[in-house]
Amino acid sequence: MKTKAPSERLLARLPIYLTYIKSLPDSTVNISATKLASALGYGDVLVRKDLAKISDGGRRKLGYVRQDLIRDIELFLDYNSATTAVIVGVDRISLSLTDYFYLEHTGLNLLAGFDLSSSIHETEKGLPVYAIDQLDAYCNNYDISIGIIAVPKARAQEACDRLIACGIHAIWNLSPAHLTVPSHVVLQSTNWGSSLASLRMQIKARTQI
Amino acid sequence: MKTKAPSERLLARLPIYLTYIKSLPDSTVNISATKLASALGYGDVLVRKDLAKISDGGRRKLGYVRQDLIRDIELFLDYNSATTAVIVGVDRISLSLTDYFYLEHTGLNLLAGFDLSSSIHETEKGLPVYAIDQLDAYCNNYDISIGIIAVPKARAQEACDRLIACGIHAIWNLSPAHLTVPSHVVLQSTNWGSSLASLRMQIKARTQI
DNA sequence: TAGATTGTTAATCGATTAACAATC
DNA sequence: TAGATTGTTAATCGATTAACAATC
Repeated sequence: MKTKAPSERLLARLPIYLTYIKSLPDSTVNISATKLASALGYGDVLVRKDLAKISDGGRRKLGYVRQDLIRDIELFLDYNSATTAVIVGVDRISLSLTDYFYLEHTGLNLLAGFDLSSSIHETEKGLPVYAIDQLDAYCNNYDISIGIIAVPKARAQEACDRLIACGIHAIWNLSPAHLTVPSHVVLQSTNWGSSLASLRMQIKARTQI
Repeated sequence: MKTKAPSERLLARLPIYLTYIKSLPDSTVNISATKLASALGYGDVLVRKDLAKISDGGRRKLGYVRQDLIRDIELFLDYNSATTAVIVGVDRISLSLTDYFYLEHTGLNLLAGFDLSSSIHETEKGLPVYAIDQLDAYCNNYDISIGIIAVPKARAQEACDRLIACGIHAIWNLSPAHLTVPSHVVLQSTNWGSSLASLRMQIKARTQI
């Protein structure tokens, strides 16, 4: 018996649902697929089908129990079982990212940061930061599944190669560089340009009406 | 005569193509849709159709002229006509973002940053930073089309309302908060959770084989 | 010529939406 | 009951892929 892998689209929507549902006032007990859909600008049947995939159903007339739905989405997205990660490049974006991981519980367990610093120190959020030379030794002691890249464009490929050389099989690329990885490694790149392009087209469409 | 609006998907792919094409060594004169596709993991017909939409064609046997293709994609994405923007929240992510805008020429003209600072200063990249009180006056003097939100979650809605009150009609939300905007305002939110969920599912799929 | 490529038309696939029955 | 909702089946739509002709 194999469950079909969830679609990329569904995986993108679920965290958005989650953010919205969590943003509701604490007094909210129930949330219907219909309301969720209209708040986020999706079709109601789409949301209903999505929710059907990840939970065991709501109550007619009432909708879903908010806390149960949060739990079910988090369960589906594996937010409860931690995935270990290290980040290369500790400044700016990575700090803001650690904020995010500490505040939202996404199941990402960020263990350490590595950068050009010569001495071990800690960020305000308690993330230990080591010199990049120590990456290899560190990865031998801990089982790391995701390597996050947050260095400037020019050094991104080098950082990527280094992480892979340490035995890491999954790269999350937050730099604006194009990266090449061997076929046994999973790569997910974020691209600000895509999001911006979409926004600008929406603006253009509005002003042309 | 109205040209149909480009699809969301196409808009997401074009910046990815661009990043890759630009990353090629300077000596590369031609690039074929076929090679572009296999380098990025897309189907070749898909890429060929995309390119057909934004350029006036390649040469059989040779493919596209690299520089022409870069120019055509940038033209299509309006990277040449500047869109003005201000950013609320100047730290971490915003600094890394300004790096991005200065290095890549995406057509976003980031004019100023606003935060809680009491005195006017400049970032290392030359972005002037003002106290948040001055936002309103600033927007009266300059025509700003995009307001970028890079403040912590708890203050994101407030920042958003403030930008809208200043007459800005487009919001780019880089915070992990859910935002509500009136219907005349365009909102684009980025969600790290979506990208991370996708990566984790890929890892899961790999390890289960 | 042979091979690599473009570009187009038709087929497929998957995601979204419409319609509607069920029910609390 | 009436209305708001879930959940399902069928229809539609759009995006991707397959097949193939054209050509440098």
